[in-house]
Amino acid sequence: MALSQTSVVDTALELLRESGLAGMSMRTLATRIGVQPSALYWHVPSKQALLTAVAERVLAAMRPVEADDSAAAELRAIGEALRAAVTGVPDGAEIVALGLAAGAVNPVADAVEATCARYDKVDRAPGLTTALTGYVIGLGLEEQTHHNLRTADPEMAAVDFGPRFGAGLEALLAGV
Amino acid sequence: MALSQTSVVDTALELLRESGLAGMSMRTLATRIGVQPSALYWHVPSKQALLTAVAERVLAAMRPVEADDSAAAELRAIGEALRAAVTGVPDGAEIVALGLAAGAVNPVADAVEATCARYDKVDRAPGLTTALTGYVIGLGLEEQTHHNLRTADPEMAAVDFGPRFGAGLEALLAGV
DNA sequence: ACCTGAACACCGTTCAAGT
DNA sequence: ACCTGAACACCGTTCAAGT
Repeated sequence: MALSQTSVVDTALELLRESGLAGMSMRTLATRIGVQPSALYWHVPSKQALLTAVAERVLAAMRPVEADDSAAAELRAIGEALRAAVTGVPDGAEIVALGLAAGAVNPVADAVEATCARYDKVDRAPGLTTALTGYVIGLGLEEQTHHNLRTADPEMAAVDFGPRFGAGLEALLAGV
Repeated sequence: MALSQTSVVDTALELLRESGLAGMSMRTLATRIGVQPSALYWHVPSKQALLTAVAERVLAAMRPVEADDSAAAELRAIGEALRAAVTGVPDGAEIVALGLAAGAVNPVADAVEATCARYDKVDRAPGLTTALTGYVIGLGLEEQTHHNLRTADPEMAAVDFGPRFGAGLEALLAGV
């Protein structure tokens, strides 16, 4: 079986799950595949492009959110689904931020629009999409960076970001 | 004048403003100071620690927010002030995320608490701090990553994040 | 078309040795 | 106490050459 763009991304994701971004160099990736590092550049233009493709996979793993009995409940579920996808892979926040910056489609946009349409608030969709996405990526980045610092220095105190995420999400949905 | 921890951070910040994180290696930093790279390690334990110190400077540059005639107006000003500080330096979002993850004090927390106290909503302060900080860092990261991609590839379309930030902030403050 | 081999121009960090 | 010199163990990427 010949090497392909898809299989390179597969292996990259595999390596990412095992050891995060730090363990996912073009060289370790090549070694895992059993090829010279330079061979990768036949299938992928750059590491950045590779990471963008990985980001698209991570975003595609976001589970769809079904209708609920309030707009807030649906938006909360969307935020939680994005968080699950992003924190489901080491350094997911950083990678997804790169992907979105590179122009990857944000599944949150469609989900939020569907919800807003159901509750007659279509005009609020863009702002809510930006708020929700930015919040999940931002807190996810802090959390995963904290995790990386902690594995480098076990003296560091652990922090549970779960409750903080929940409280921040409630605040975002409640407004002021 | 002998080298010091403070002067190393000064020069690091200077280099950061000129060329971002990509241009701020321990080697370029040493060259700028006129010393061998290894000399830096007498004044700073690691690059990570150096970046954390830089993050503290960036956060300290956040201008204080004065009392206004509504809680929403004050919180909006706090979000805008954090954004100004973070996007005021290249790759500021990434650096500040590292700093916060490392335990840097978040000036937003005090500001939000003061506002909430003024409007009898002290219990809402933690959630609002998390939401506001996460949102500003998350969108800032996307924006600055987009900027970096664009300087690497001038074919890429420009995106104005200003209005998007405003809309997201309004959505966050308005709730649903 | 697809891959190897070898190189280019970098990294962060350590550590003996100098002053 | 503070810095140099030299090395260690890495990076991403390019490109001629092979098949």
